Amino acid sequence: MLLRLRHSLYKPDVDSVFVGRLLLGRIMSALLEAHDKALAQFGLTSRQGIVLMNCARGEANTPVELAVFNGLDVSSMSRMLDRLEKKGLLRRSRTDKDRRKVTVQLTPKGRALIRKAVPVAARVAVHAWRGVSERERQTLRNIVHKVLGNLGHVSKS
Amino acid sequence: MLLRLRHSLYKPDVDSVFVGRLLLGRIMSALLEAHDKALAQFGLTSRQGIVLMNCARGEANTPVELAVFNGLDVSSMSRMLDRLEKKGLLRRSRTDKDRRKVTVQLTPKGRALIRKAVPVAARVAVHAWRGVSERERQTLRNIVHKVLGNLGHVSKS
DNA sequence: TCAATTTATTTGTATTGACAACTATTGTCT
DNA sequence: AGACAATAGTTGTCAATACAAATAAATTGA
Repeated sequence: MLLRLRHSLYKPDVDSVFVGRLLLGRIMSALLEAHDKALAQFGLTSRQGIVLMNCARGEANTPVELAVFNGLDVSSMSRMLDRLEKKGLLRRSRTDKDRRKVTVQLTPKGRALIRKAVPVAARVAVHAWRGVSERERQTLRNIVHKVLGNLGHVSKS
Repeated sequence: MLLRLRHSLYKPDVDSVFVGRLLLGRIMSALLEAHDKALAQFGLTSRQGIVLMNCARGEANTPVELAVFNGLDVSSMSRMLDRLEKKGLLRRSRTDKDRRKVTVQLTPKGRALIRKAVPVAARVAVHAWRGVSERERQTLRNIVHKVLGNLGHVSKS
């Protein structure tokens, strides 16, 4: 038990779910912090790195696709793209087929940067998850699947 | 596998750790969103509710203690207390023994609000984690412990 | 055809968070 | 006592996020 709660106004099982969220918050911010520190040498945050990587890999190339891929609101992604475009790492352009859509493309500068940044981030990630067995990772995926299901979030496959 | 990555510039095991962070981000924001929606009727966000609950339970009663308890920077907690104080839910006062310290105390209004809000939040939390077995929860705690350890974060017991 | 709806994106506003710099107070060491 | 370090807290600045409202373009249906 990572946290001991002293005065329990509520039942232990209720405490345990609150602790669950605390645990998730801790691990999330620890992972983000580690990646942020590693990518600072490139002038990137970890979230910016992920978006650039999505573009480089062709996983998504419009604001909506990028937002869905990362589970964010489109407006948040729009601001993220503002920041990355301002740094000269990507370009937005209206598509001709459907003039509602915006196509996001890395600039040469963005491509060069992400080629250097991804291996660094990958090393951090591998190190962070070292010692976590495949069985444990599968359990984590199952937990996430169940909780998202309970909250009405459909998770793709 | 919740996400299928198409063009893999990197090895599968590296992908899996990136996906791990995506999963954690999804479940975190889903939990926060559910609690935010449930507490909106009280004019509270889920994070504000947690801080009020910490105070009500006596788990922490200075900015530093509250920040440590929630794994946040003290400056973030200071702003959080600004917002809660502005709403009239708590009061800050310098302590006499050590005039560097600030004591945080709920107002009657804050106490009344949190008494109504906590059962609602607890129901949401129990619902969110329904179907996750004690064994799975223990595995989650183990994973968090390992990852925090890998990243050099000492976790209390 | 054309009005209503849906889709894609941006912008306004607010919350949350980190880091750095600052003030104020307390503790330590010589 | 006095200098220096450690502790507690706030404030400035910026990134990241959500929600609501607005705009513009495409689709649908009568």
